[in-house]
Amino acid sequence: MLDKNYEPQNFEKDIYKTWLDNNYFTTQPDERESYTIVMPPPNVTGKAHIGHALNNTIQDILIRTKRMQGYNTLWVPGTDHAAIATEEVLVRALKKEGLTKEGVGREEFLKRGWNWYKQYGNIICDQLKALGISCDWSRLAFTMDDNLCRAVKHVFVDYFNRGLIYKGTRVVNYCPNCRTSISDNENVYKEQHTNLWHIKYPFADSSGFVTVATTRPETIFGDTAVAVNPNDKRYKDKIGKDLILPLVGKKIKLIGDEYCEMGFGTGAVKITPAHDPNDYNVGLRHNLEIVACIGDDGKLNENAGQFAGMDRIEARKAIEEELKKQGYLVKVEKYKNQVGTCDRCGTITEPKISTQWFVKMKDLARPAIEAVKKGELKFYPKRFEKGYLNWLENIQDWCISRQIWLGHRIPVFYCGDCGNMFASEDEHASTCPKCGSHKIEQDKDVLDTWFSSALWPFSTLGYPDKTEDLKYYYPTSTLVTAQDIITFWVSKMVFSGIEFMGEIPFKDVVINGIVRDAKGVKMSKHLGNGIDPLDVIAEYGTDALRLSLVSGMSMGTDVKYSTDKAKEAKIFINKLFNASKFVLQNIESMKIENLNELSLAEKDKWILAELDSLIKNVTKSTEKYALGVVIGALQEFTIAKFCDWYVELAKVDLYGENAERKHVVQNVLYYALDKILKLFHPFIPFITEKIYQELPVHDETIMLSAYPKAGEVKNLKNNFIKVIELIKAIRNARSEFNVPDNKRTNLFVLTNDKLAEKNLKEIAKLGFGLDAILVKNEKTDEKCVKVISEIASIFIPMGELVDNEKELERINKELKAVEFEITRSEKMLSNAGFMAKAPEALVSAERAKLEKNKALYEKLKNDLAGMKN
RNA sequence: GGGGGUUUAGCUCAGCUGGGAGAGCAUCUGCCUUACAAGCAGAGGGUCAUAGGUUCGAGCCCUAUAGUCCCCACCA
Repeated sequence: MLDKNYEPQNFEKDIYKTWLDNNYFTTQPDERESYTIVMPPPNVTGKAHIGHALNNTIQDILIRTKRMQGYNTLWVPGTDHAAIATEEVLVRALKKEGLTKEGVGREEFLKRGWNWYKQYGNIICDQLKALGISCDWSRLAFTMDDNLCRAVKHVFVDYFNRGLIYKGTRVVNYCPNCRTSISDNENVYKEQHTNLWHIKYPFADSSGFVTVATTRPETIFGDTAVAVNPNDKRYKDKIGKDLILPLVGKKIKLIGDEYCEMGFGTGAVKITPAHDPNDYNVGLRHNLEIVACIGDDGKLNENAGQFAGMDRIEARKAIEEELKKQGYLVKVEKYKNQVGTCDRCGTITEPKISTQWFVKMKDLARPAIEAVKKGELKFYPKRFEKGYLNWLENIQDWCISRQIWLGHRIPVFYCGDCGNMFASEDEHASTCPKCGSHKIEQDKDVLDTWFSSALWPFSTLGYPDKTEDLKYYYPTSTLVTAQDIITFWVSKMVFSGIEFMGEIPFKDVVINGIVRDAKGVKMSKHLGNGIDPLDVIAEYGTDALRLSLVSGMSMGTDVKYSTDKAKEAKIFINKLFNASKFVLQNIESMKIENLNELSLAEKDKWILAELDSLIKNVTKSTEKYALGVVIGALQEFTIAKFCDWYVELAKVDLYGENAERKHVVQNVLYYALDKILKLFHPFIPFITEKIYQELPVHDETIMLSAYPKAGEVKNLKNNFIKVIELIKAIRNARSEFNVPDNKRTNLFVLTNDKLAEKNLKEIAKLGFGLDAILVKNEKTDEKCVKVISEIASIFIPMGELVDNEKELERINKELKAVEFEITRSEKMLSNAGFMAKAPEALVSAERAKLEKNKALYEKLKNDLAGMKN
């Protein structure tokens, strides 16, 4: 028996445990067609936020649907080692103990790293489990697992030996706080209010000066030239002359380079090759000296003379003072610009010259571009293809080295004797393949975490071994992720998959929106506007959380979320719960039969036909990942069709004397409820399982039951909608005369239509009547309100409530409306363009409408004539 | 600077190959009718941002404009 009230907290956890205990989520290759998803791995030490809830709910809906549809479904869960974030946490922990990472050494540090992962790892998995997701936990993967490490090394060595990985000097973004280089993606630009310092650079021959403007006066100590545009008349003939670098006193050249825009600023720009990527390129062109003046700690170095040791930003004020004192400062103006900051800690990053490892991207990107252009790889919605393509078409080489300790260490070794550099999958490589020396040292850097996540769709299935799993499950089917990592991650998986598996890693990429707060602001720890999914679950239940996240959702569009939505979702689930309770109470001890063998009434056919079209709609929309549409259709059917109409109509027979009718209606109720539960299961798995277990006949679990198919019950053509229209007309009339719902009278029905005759009890019950009585003639012995519909005229005796004037007005209003409809139809049908070009179905539907309205018009007209007499 | 989203009822949003403007919440009216008052029945409320265009027909397609949000690149 179901409880009296819907209280999800009472059963959700138990049901999940049952599913786990029965291994319903685990799978092995077999003869069925596969449907596979790999989960975007959350950070192992992270906390599940509402975005994870949305992302995983969508994946679970897809997996559960496909599982019920008979596919062999695999959903691989996993976590990411998030090296930089974790390293930061560890370093902070060490600091508390008065230690440093250099102090304890690399080996000890890594040991602490693993302990950390062991202790705090997979907390997030437990949180995800609360979402009810049906991934195969027995395959839980971690980007630092032995096998994934092997995959990383294998891929690296392969790239290396083919010359696709190289060591190069570049200006990269460096975070002085995290003490590592970061990728362009991790370098986020933020607006800052700062100053523009105008500084005089005098010519060495005392023939005047050039004024440059800069936002970073602290880099003056690294200046090795000043550039002007070669076409700039003001400076044209001065190019090549020497300038005196203020505060330093050394000579630097005035050079001409197109990089300097003529109309911008003062028309002259100082060149600091060591601390600016553009300046570095200018430096290469002009063979300039490279002088670094900012150290890895973000402090000015010995080249900054008296300012050495000061923080680069804090030094600005002092430098300004000194420039002023020495007469070099022209002016300081307020200035607004964008400055790069570290995505992780917010520190202003410094462009820094350094030696890093890179992957050559041009050739790898090409097939990843082709895959989308040929339509093998599809984005949902399609518009996200553009960003993906644009990024790959303008691809830069990928900087994969990071100056931290945690993570996949670069498998490159250096020979201390012959200087040979080689890559090896053997992490204990001890012999130089060139000279046989044992003086081997491994590269100090580790790989960008995206390097390992790029292999995720196949490394989690056993790569580099050629496993059965890989053969069966790869390529996977659908990837569900957020748009902000399309370039970081999706593109990298695509080219990696093509490169190492020979096939794209997934066919469909579904982009889910970002969850924002009620005001549309992105949720963040910093702002404290985040909603903890676990809190929502505690208050409203997992099903309500899931339903609220995807209802009304349109793929790729951000969702504004507040707990009001969970409240609404819970109210709906409560409705479903109550309707189910009603059905269950009324089908006890019934005999279940095939509906095709029963004699179905019009109303039975009507609800079954509606159910059929619902199934078609839901199946089609799920294929297109339009989950918000699916929810809408399911809820509309459940409330507006099943509960509001069929359940009420069914009561006529459930409480009536006709045993055969009762039997049929019971079977229809059971059949419809069974289908509703199954269609809803992927979205709200717990309550549907709970109710399903109460059905008189059911499988072991709804999870593994067959997904509904349209067309099971034949011959569902019916006209019951006309009865519904009649009942609605009765309700309208009552309402217009302000008849309270509890005031009931008999309804007198004048009709020659079998449909109306057969549904008298239904008309009475739903039309707030005591009874519906057939009459042969117009009812004239009592004051009545007359309701005219296509299949019948209804007389509602209302005595003193009837107001002739008002009644006349009402019928006239109706007449006008019908008249309008007739004119409209006639206009359309006499439009030559419409008749020639509109589809046939539309034209004939319009004709039918016209006929129907004409008949109705006549009836109303007669009625009006009668009343006036 | 380049690209994209979005603009529909008071609020949050659907409206997926162009064929009579929808839902939920909120508001108003009536009702505790034996599944549900977390409910039921009824109602009001929209120049579908603006201006053009294509079409027999436009919320939907095209062009411009405006508001708003985001992404990419980054200029001293």
